[in-house]
Amino acid sequence: MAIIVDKEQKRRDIAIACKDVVFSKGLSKVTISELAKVAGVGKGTIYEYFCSKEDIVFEMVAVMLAEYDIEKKQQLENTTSTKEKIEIFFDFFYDSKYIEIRQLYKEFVAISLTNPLDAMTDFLTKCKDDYILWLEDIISEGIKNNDINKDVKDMVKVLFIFAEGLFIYSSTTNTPVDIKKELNDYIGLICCNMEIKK
Amino acid sequence: MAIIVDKEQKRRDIAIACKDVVFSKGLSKVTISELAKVAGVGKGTIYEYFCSKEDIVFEMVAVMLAEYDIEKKQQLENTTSTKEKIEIFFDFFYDSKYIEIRQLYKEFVAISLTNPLDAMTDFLTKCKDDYILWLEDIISEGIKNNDINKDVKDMVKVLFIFAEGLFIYSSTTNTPVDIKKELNDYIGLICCNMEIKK
Amino acid sequence: MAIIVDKEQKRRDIAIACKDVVFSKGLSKVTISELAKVAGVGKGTIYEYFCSKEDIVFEMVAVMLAEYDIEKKQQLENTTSTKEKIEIFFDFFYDSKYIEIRQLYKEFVAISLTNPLDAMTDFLTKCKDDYILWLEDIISEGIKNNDINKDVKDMVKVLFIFAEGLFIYSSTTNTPVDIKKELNDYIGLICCNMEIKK
Amino acid sequence: MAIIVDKEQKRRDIAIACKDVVFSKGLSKVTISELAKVAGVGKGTIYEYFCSKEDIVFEMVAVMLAEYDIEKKQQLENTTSTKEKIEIFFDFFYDSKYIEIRQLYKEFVAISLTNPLDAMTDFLTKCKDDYILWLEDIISEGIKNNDINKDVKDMVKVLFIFAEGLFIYSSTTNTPVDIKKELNDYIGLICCNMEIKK
DNA sequence: TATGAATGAGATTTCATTCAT
DNA sequence: TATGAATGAAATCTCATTCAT
Repeated sequence: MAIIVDKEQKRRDIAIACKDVVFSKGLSKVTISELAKVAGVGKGTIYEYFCSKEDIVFEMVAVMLAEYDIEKKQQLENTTSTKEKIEIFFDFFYDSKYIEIRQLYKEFVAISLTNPLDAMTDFLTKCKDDYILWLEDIISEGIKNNDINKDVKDMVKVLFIFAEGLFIYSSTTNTPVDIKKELNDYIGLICCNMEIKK
Repeated sequence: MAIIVDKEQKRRDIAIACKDVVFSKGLSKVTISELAKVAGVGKGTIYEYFCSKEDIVFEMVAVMLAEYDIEKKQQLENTTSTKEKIEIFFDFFYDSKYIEIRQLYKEFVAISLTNPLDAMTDFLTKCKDDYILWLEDIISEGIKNNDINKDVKDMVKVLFIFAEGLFIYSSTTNTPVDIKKELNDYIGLICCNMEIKK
Repeated sequence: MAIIVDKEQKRRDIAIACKDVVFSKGLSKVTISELAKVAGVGKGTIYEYFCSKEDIVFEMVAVMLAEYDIEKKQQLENTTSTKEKIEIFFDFFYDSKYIEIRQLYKEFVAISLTNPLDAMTDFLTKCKDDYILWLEDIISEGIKNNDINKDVKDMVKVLFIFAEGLFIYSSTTNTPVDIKKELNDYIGLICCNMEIKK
Repeated sequence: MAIIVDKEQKRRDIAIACKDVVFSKGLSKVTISELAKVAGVGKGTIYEYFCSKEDIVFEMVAVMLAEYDIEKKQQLENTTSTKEKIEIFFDFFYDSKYIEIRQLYKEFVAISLTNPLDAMTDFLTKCKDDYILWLEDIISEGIKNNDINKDVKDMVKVLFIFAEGLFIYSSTTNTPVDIKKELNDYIGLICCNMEIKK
């Protein structure tokens, strides 16, 4: 009988295998042949599971964000302080342990800006909407716990977008940016205005 | 008799000639052959003036931002209201008259994120630093005129980065974003907090 | 209980199932996947019964020629006129009812000219030798019945080869060839020279 | 200024350079990369001048037949005997010096039978029509010189087609065929019937 | 024995970049 | 300086054939 293959899983496996080389060389310096080799599959197999090189980045980002999400959820569950939760939430943009995913995310944003697949834009939209919901939960809870003034609720999306702006800004200029500090200042400022309880 | 060619000018001319097709099709869908044709020069000539396809985008953005700067400076000179000045400053990110340059700017950001030339990053850094200085001038003057509370000074860069974040966010998701409204709300919020004088 | 499969029969069945699509699209435009589908078997199964795509054409031609042979033998048995027999013999090359087999035969000849399997060449040789024997029988009988002058015996192979030449010629040029007429003229000419009795 | 290239000539040059390897390995065993290498050009260049591997064979055959034609014309001019002329005319099909071109011609016929380009069929048609005209000239002259009975005129095409039939027959069967002898016998027979003068 | 996923060779295409003129 | 033919690397695509199950 024929081999039954979990197409979704195999797509994931290939993407995971490709991560390192894309991270270290950059997408445009990596060839499909190379990706096939590091994934231990044939070139034809790559095109069975991906429609283009960009599609591989898509899957890589999807896989890594899924992992990231699980990690974040656990961290957030083990944290009670609203401020800490917010910091955990935003460490994607500066923590050194996420260098790889940030690198891939940059490739992903570049593709999204110029040659997006519909599925990519849909995915990215959903991710960001979800993250904003997360952040709203954190803030809501903070408000419920009287850590944060209820006026802040409207600032959630703004906060998220600012974080991403910081990331892009620091990634496209020579200007040195300490994203963590900037974010903390920003949050602090807002929190101050918003009367976070000491 | 040898024709004397102003290299800088010709580089500009070619870039300007290429603008429309890059705008309408996107850089990756346009070939050098096509660019050479619309610029009315040979393919080889392109490489006399540009080191790569990306370099053409660089020049295009440089030319358009230079024009944009002149336009903005005039507009700002003809405006006294601090709030209006801020709005004029940020209309790059939403005014329909700047659709083209925003489109090109997206290409430029995509290149900057993945395969930047040093000259591009330097240029982009300088541009943004300049714009932030502009904005600081606007804010400073607003403070001097007692339109704005002096605490806001530290918020200048933050404002700029938020604006860019909004732009990237709206460019990479399906989420409809009314950038103008968002910016105005944000500015309003800050101004409110910052006690902009009515 | 294990299913007992007659390998020879299954090979034939698959080939027969593939006939139509090869006829209508041409071998090189048909994929093994497609052949497997129309034959209602898996791609791997094809290779249980055939050593290559070409081998399928081989079987198809073998099956069709076997059917053709039976048909011809019956027709020849029901005919007494030598001239008619000769016409029946050659109608392979022009009768519209044999369009399909001629189409396949072209594929077969193309393979034989460039990448023949030994078995194919052996088969083709045997077929042609047999056909020439048939024709010799027809002619011999014609001679015995005093329909044909005995000198013609040496012309048998020539006649056959001329017929095939006509077929290839008409298949590879735009020149319109009425094969039936040409053959009849030729036979007539020879018969005339050869004093076919009226 | 740009290099001016004689496209027709370059197409010819590439085809000529590819001749040997196609002859020795057979078309299907040769890759485009290999052909590019032996022609000393890039793969991209191949596709500048040819639409497919088959198209290269087309040009190769065209070039070789052009050369062959010149050679034949010279030989025929230097010959007065009608019989010799006929022999010269047909030596394409058996003379050992034409092994290569016959090999290529086989590839060409195989393509013509299954996947012809219109240009190929047109070319082949024109070639054969021309050859038949040549042969008619030879025969006509033979008739004028009273070497050949005037009735033979109608046999010209038949003669040509028989020759090609012989070639295909001998190329697709194991049956050993001495094409030269067969042709001579055939011509002799016809000449005998046609009262070639001794 | 039957299968279709996997393979990988190779055709085809694309095109940024180079370079001879 | 200007040019476009040539290049060749790599993407994309196709698919006959293999092979693990």
